[in-house]
Amino acid sequence: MLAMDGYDKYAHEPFAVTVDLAVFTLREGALHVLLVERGQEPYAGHRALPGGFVQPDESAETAARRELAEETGLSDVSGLHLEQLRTYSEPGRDPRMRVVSVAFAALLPDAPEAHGGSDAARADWVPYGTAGPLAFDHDRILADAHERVGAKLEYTCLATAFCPPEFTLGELQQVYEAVWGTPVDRPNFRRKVLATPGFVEPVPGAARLTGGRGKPAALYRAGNATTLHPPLLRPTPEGRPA
Amino acid sequence: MLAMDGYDKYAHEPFAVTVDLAVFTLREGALHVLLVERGQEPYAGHRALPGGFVQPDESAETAARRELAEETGLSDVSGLHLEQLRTYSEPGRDPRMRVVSVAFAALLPDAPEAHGGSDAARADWVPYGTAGPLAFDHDRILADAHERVGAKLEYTCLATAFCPPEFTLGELQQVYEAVWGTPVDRPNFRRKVLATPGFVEPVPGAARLTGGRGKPAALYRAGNATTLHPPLLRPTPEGRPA
DNA sequence: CCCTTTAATAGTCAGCTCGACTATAAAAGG
DNA sequence: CCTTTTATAGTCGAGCTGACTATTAAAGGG
Repeated sequence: MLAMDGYDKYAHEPFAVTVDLAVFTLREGALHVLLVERGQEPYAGHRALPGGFVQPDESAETAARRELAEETGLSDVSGLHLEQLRTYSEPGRDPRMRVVSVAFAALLPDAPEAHGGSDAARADWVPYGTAGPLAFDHDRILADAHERVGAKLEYTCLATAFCPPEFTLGELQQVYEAVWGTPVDRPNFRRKVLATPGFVEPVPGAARLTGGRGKPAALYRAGNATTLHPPLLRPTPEGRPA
Repeated sequence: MLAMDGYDKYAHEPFAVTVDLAVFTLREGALHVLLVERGQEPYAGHRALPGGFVQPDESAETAARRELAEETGLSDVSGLHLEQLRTYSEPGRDPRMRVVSVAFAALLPDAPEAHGGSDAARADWVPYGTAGPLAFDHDRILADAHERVGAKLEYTCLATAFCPPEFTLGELQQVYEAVWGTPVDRPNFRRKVLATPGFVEPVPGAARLTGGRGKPAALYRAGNATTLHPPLLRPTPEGRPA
């Protein structure tokens, strides 16, 4: 607290503060991440997480949401789930200068082809796990984000953030399977979801949706519950969970 | 990513980056927090979380551990649990300048009277909840830290970080009760702890500790497990968990 | 020296949840 | 019409949990 009491005493180079975004969505049942391609050194030609500098009048959260709108091309990102992950501040993480980056995870229901509009942001949806090594420490950030999202599916109702306003239980189950990378037993899944008050609520108009062959599925909307008690644990292949 | 590709193009004031620490310990069964008293404006006379600037060659984690050592007066803080909470970056959070603060939570087993050694750091252990309004946004940070620690007790073996190397199950239970603020059923608690492989392991020398009246309790050490599956949920007074 | 108090440890029992299934219903396609 | 496909319904036993009761081993006071 010495330094805190005497601001004029400290002598150090300033920090640049950025936000980095791990934006996830589901496309055809597979988890995808939004990545940009770097045109300049360092890491020219590598992919990277979208992000940018925090402006003087912004909080990191505000900057993250602004970047999210810019990179996805979506006009309204106000309802999207955006969550601070953690801050990466290793001295050598950017070879050019001292950059402290606040990382966020975001979830999108549908996947519009990115790099929308006129700005030069070139972002693409890439299936999770298929992008080569990313620039800077972005592999680590992305892995942390994936782990966080997977964990939050267990004890929150976050999964509906991946779904359109109306969805079937099968689609909701696909969210879990895509993020966790493991199959989920269908009858047990619907029992758990339907037994949790406020997780989903049926669309009353006896609505149903069809796109494939089988029996049409009932439609549901996201409820107002946020947490899951008890949690919906992902299957562990055996032994101690990580 | 525009700005990321052209560092020389950005023009903005630099940010100061600090760490703030919410350091918890148990004293006589009650949860305490380490707080410093501010001598200068703003918030002169208010208490605040210990913290300080991140130096140019440090990561936030390194800075946090350095501050932890300085403020507690402990010579060895390498084994202590230190965990990044989140980053607070609202533009107006410090009236003097633009400060982005990375918050950490730390857990101490015993509670040496702080402000040790010769340095001017004056830190005191204050029972949690009894300190008036804190400086800056530190009330919010402290509340977030408390919530995080309480949540992690549910699904990790973190509670042993509050205990000395050897402890009784009663002491371990006190950790849960102090952090959660609710009583815990003793037989059920020990059944759960003992049934979780790797949570605690008995000290083989039939050791026992006594300080009070009743039957002496067996001593245990922390095991090597880190997570709790299934979790040890804190009692909910009824209804939806927050 | 006994008896009360205090705290640790052991054990019981019903209810709930979960994983692993099997069975039925309702559509599409040939 | 029959097969395939997918949604939905139901069954059964194991395991965990919450709410208890009982026993054991010490300290302290009369």
